[in-house]
Amino acid sequence: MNLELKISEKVADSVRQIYKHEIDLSEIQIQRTRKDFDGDFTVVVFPLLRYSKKPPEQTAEEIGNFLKEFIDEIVDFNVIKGFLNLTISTKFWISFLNSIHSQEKIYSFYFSNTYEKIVVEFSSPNTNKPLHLGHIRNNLLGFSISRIFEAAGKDVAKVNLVNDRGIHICKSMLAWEKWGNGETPEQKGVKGDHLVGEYYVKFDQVYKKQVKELIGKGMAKEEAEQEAPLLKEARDMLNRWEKGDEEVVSLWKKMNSWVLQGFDHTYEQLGVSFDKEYFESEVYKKGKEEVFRGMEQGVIFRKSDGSVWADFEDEDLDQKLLLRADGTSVYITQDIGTAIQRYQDFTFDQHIYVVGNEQNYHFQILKLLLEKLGYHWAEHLYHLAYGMVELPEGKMKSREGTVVDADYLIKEMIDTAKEMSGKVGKINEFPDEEREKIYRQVGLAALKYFILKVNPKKNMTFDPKESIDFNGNTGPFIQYTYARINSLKDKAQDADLVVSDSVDHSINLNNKEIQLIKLIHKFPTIIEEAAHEMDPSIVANHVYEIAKEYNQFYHEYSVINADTYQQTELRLLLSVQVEKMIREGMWLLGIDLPQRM
RNA sequence: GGUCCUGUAGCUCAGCUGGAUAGAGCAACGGCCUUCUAAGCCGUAGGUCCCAGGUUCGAAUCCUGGCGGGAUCACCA
Repeated sequence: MNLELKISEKVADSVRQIYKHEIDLSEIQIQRTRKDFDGDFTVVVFPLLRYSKKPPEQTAEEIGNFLKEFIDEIVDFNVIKGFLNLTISTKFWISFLNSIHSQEKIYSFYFSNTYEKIVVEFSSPNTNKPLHLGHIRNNLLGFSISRIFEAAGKDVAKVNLVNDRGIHICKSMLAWEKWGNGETPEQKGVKGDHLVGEYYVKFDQVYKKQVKELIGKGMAKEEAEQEAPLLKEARDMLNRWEKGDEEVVSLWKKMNSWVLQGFDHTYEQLGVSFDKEYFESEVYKKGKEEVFRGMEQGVIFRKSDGSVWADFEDEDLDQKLLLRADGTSVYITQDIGTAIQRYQDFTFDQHIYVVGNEQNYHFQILKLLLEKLGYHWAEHLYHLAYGMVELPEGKMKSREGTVVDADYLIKEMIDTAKEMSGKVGKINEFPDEEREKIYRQVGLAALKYFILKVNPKKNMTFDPKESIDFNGNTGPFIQYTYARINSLKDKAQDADLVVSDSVDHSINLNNKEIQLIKLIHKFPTIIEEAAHEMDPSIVANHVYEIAKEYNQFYHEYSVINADTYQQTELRLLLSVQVEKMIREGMWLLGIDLPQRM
């Protein structure tokens, strides 16, 4: 079924038969022939010279003859230095097209369900401020990688862990209580997350002022930061919260619900969703219990001031705080609890955390800590660390307000799509409802593709003013290609042409056609690789490649009025398969496609 | 300072487990709308793949050492 594998095996056979040597498949290199040479696949024979003990050209020639004799699909070969270029029969390519045509999905041809359970945690917002550009990268990545796993036959659960408790939450609560005069999102006409975010900023402003005053009175900076009255109040609030103080809890409930409502709206805009939501407020106690259990086991210890620590000096790492001296829990404490809860809920084979790379150390520790506590499955935790999104001026700082707000950015993208579309002028006559939908789809495609086409582990810079394009290697370009094929299908229908179930094998293919078929043929391998590397950019770049190739093809050859009827049939079938690949690829990226644009 | 990530065209990025002459888009310049959607297509120009060693038939890719950028090492999350 997989032609490359078949060739590899036959190369191994040839070495065995001609040179009398056993050889491992991993020693054989098959790659796609470069565009400027004749052929479809290339066997690199240099590594085989030690078996043949002959010059590269002669070795390639001998293996080439062997392959041509024993593999029906190979019709010809040529040798350039140590490169054996194989030409595959058009019959093979056309039957490949015919066979995927009957498949609902191209990749289902390739993968079978492994029933491997994978939990993907992403988003993980804090309920003290709205989502920003960094979260967008997180959400898009998490959502896309979940779909890629799904396509590769895994059983995926998408989960969100809402950081709804902790000192940072108390900060915005306290500020609202002090200076909010009871205002609500409805009253003010703003989204709940934005309202709460304003008070988080307010807290920080007043806090900084207080610290400054204390320093002015001669206090050291570190001490001032700890002694500022506002922070003390926030700490007190956290303590009361953990003790279940009714007043604090009801304020917390009220403000949390505002924020969560705001988040739901943003998620809907982004088109991401979850199978299950976890709230830290519901699992942090479990983490605390684990810490106490670890103390009994002697893997965790308490210092004289009452704070609780784990020691990783044997692993060349530091000691890590697990509970503060006042008994309240910190970030990692809650993560212990959630991990255990997750395993109870899903018995996963693998658990992926989509979290920024600034937390590498945290996840390293978390894994070690769970192992110390005796959880064998800790080795299946994987931190998918992505790079920061930076602005031209540098890093985004939420407390300083230098962030690109998610809702604002989304709106901006849709508006720009509208403006661009107006200039192009093709859809001005469409019904309002459809137009608005297209603006949304195009604007979001531009944003999503822009972010997903970059390798996740790399930092990326984002210039809000000019970063996102609608031309070239972009989401809208791929959408455009898709819309073109769609209208082509309509035109074909008008001309009473139907997509044939089985195109004649004897027809000749031109280079562009073969290129396109090869790109489709490679698609499942691309998904496999993307799943393995956990990298949607591999999919994005491949989909772009086929869209680009198709546009060139489209420009050069007519589909409906091809020279012969068989050519028309073939090109129509090919177009429909390209369309299918674009649809599947964009689905993997979480990008919608308009029928026309 | 320790650990991790990263360095490819003016800018944003590809480049598969080492393979043939280094690839796109944007920006610049020049063409192409009476022909299936010009959000397109064609062309020109643009490179010390950070530097130096090493491994070998072959290195942007692997190893070592530098240099530059980022992250992290908190009783923040």
